Amino acid sequence: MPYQSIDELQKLLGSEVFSHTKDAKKAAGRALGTLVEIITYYLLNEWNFTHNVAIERGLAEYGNAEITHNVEFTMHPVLWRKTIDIPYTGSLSVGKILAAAGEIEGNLSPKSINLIDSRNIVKNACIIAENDAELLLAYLNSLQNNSANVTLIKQSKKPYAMFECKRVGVEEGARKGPQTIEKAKQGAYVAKTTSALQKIRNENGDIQGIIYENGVPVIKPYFALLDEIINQRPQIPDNFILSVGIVSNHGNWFTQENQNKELKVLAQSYDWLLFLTDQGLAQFITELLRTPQAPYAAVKTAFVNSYKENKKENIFTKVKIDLEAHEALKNYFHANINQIIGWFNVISPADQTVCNLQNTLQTLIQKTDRL
DNA sequence: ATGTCTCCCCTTGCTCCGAC
DNA sequence: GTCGGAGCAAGGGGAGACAT
Repeated sequence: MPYQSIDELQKLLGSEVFSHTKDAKKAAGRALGTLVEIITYYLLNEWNFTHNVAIERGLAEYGNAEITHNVEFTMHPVLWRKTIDIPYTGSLSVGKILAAAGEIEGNLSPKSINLIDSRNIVKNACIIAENDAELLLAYLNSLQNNSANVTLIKQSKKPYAMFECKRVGVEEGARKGPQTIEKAKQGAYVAKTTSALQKIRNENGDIQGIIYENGVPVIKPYFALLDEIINQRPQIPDNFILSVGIVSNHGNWFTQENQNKELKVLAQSYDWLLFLTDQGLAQFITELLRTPQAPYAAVKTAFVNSYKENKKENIFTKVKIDLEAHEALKNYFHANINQIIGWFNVISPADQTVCNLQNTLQTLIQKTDRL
């Protein structure tokens, strides 16, 4: 497909979709950040990991729970699972779901929201109830013949992995993006303060990992210790958090060989840093938002309706999305998954692939689910 | 004079939650 | 159910300090 620079596409979206805003490029950039989040969520969905995912939860700092940080996605142990069919009469409230589900242990306090509302807006990773230690989530599998197929999941509130998505554009008139903006430091701070496995440097400048076990500090080369924890031990340590950063174009960080300061800050802070290429984001925008083929037209409709002048609400986000667009996105990711994996470069760890990350997450799921 | 680095802050937008 | 405010974080822009 013809490749356009993402900066050109951002300006194009600015004139096509955001012309009514005070600052069209800024608004388009803001929307591109949402797209990176959506791409990440539907990639996790295609990998069948979404039953472990919660969205925008406060992640506590390790050993300092009074400070929390909202991160895009966290992955949690699944403690219980049940799939049910519920008669569908135009919307699906928590009350209807819980009534259909029967008795659920745990003294959970229900929320008052809809998994699907009357205008067919569905919520991803929809939290329908919670208690001190657990979340109860509902996932819509399918909706047909006036019947909704829904999976109920009980997750532990304690995550073992987190994902952060970030995008920085190029200032109009500038040739390069800014360096060492606070956003990188903000991401780095969260990545470095939330896990029981902490990073330190030794006198030679090598990154070491330190983790306290029964009050005793264990220090080893970081990536060896990380591999030991994930692949060799039978259990994942309490409060261990694998951090994954997914960043989009910055204007001047092109490849693994050409890192600027900001990318280095991020690369040494996250356990995994993935770079969503301009080509990948451009393909997503072209094939789904600007000139989609018929099966994916609902994605464009949801996007345009979400950003048109005087619109009431956004129905194209990682949490709240038009049902038809949701189904179309699932189908697009399923049909194109091999190509989509190619949208990402692995910046760190060195010599790793996206499939290795998928395998790592799968291993964590197998070791932490309690089914 | 020009460009780079950094900090500060703006507008926009999302989610949650309580009042009505 | 809806509305609006609080809290937070996104992308972006302005401007001062400094280097070249």
